[in-house]
Amino acid sequence: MKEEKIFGESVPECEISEVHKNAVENAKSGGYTEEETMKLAELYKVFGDTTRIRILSALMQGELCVCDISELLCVSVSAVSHQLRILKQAELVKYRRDGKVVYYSLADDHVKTIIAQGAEHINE
Amino acid sequence: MKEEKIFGESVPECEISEVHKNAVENAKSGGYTEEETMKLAELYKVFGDTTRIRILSALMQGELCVCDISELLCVSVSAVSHQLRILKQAELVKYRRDGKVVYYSLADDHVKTIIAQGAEHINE
DNA sequence: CAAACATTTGAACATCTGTTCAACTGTTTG
DNA sequence: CAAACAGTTGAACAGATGTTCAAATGTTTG
Repeated sequence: MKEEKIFGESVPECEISEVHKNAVENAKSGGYTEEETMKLAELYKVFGDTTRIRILSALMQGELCVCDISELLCVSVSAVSHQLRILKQAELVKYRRDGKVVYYSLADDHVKTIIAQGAEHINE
Repeated sequence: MKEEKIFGESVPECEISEVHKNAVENAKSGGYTEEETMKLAELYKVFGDTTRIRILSALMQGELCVCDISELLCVSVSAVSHQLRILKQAELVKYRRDGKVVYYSLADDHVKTIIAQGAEHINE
C-alpha cells in the first residue's frame, strides 16, 4: 500500500470549513503523531492477512516449528517462513533454535488481546 | 492481498511432524474457523492504512463532514470518500445527511479499543 | 429550472503484497 | 566429509490496493 503524503495542491478550497472550524481544530489536537499513525498502520497491516492470522492462532496453543505450521495450514514452508519474518519484524513472535529445528512462539500477550478485540467486533 | 488457500500439493512431506503431532493437533482444534479468520483479516486490513487510521483518529473527537476530513488530513475529497466507503463497509463508521453535507462518526466503541490496544503494543 | 456545492463513483494507473520456485545457509548424522 | 534435512532468502509473477481524474448524483438556492 502507498504511504506517501500529498500536501497542498489538489485539495480544493472548502467554504463550509469555516463553519466547522472548531470541530476541525479539535480533531487536529486530539490525534496521534505522524509516527504513531504509521506504526499503528504497520502493525495492523500485519494482522490483515489470513495466513498470518492462522499462524498466530496456531501459536496461541503453544510453540511450533516452521514445518509443523506449514503442514497445519497447508501452506508451503517457504511461504510460512516469509510470513514468520514479517511477524518477527513486527515483534509479534519470537523463536528459538534446537538443532535443525526452529521453534516459533508468540512474543507477548498483545497478540491474544488484539485478536480477541477484533473477534469481538466481527461477532457484533 | 491474496486470500486464496492452496491445499495439497507443493506442501512437502515433513518427517519431524510425527514428533510434534500433539502440538499440531492442539493448534488445529484451538484455532478460529475459516470464516472467522477471513473476517478478522478483513477487519485488520481496514486498520492497516495511515489515511484510514487518521480518519478514525479524527472522528474520535466527534463527527466531521467529508470536506472537513479532507482539509484536516490534506487528502483529496475523492480519496477520503473512497476510504470512508471502506470504513462504512467494515461497520466502523456511520453517517447522517444534513442537506448537502454528510457527517461521519464512529460506529461504536470498538474502534477506540482496537486502536488503543495497538497503541499499547507499539509503545512496548 | 439552472447554477453552485458536497459527495460519490468508476476507470486508470503506479505501487505494494503474497506466493512460488530455485538456490542458498546451517545443522545433524552416517 | 557428504548426504539429508530444516529453514531462509531473493527474484519473478499475478493480483490487490490507494490515489487521481473526470463524470455523475443529490441537495440547496437564486
